[in-house]
Amino acid sequence: MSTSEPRASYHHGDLRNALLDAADDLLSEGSADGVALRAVARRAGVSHTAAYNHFEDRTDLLRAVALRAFGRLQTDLERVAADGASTVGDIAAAYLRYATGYPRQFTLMFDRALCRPDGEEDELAAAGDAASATVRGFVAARTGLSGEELDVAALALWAQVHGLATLVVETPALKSVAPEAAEGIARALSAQLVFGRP
Amino acid sequence: MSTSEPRASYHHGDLRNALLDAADDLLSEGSADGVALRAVARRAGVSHTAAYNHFEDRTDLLRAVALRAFGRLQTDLERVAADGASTVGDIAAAYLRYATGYPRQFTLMFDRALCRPDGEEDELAAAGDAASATVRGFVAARTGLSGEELDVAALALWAQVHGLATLVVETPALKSVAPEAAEGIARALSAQLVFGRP
DNA sequence: CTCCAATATGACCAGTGGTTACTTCTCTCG
DNA sequence: CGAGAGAAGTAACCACTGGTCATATTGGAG
Repeated sequence: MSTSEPRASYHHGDLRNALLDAADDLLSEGSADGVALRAVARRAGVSHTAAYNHFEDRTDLLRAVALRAFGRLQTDLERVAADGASTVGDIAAAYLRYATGYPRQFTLMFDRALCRPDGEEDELAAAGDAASATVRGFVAARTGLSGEELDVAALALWAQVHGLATLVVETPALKSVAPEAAEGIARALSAQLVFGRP
Repeated sequence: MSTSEPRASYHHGDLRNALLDAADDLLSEGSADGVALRAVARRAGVSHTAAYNHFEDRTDLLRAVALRAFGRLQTDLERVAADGASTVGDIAAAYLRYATGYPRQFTLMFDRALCRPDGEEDELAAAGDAASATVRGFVAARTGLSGEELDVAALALWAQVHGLATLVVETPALKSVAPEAAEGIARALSAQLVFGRP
């Protein structure tokens, strides 16, 4: 995925994507704060100032990486939702699979520091809303709930699955569970949810 | 909480705690990566190298801050657990209250980067286990479950509450909910849990 | 009272995010 | 076709960070 041949011409051609790829690779390889803007540029075979032609900021770069990652999660979730036979356990498992498959990207996606300040329109927030809406639609289709009952049920599911994912990804106690096991746990946990008011 | 009088003597007396206080303050004031070791030392009125007499590392310092924060959460949870009349909703609300009250400390507590590498004994992991055990004991006492059923039920609750907390603290979509509202949501969500196999 | 170990210091290093002034190229338009 | 404007690159510089080293200060044990 990373292109490292020394390019022939002065101009790169598609530096923006090359930088995103490089950042993604570095993220997969090492720690999140190892993704230095300069290291990314170096890996793309370019001086670090070149990056500023495509991103405002290091934060802006990371935000773009997170956005891409959100897109991948979104398509995963939508694939599950599109299958009419899929269950709540299935979507929970898909979420977990993504988180354990791309742990650093997952944490990056929910890094508060990447949000745009103040009330500016935030692509990351929009991506989060889209994912949330997918889960919500899924719950609506399977349970027939609507209105506030649906809100509570969908948030209950999302929170549980997201919580399990972050615990598995971040916490030593749960970090050792194998990815497949994590999916199984996700199914078991979501089975503990009852949708609709008790 | 932060002591800033220029000290009279060469030796500080209780620099370790002063550094922890300073770091905690900086954490409360600004972004997490603004907690530079040098900035902490500066605030404590000491040269940055002095900090290395009390902490191995910047990571070690942050780990100690996180450990302290874990201790506070633990006492909060235990207070709730000690009250025999408290419900699952109560402990969920307490967890949420802590997370919204000390958001940056909360994220720091679950920062993977702070874990000791490899299989070294990790105080942070132990603190996490202690919190988890408290929740587990709480669920056992209220539901009478045990064994694997208890494991699943306790993890279901913890994951849900933890997930809601991280979403509220990190996600733009939910960041705007007022802390009190968040506690209410926590109660509503935990009411969607049924303990024991369906 | 003396000496030692703990504690604090300043000088230094490599690496980072970011800005500025400058160069190189591509591509549009007369 | 062949300027020349503007996009896309570069190198030099800044303030800052984490970290190490040799050195200075000091409280307290003997």
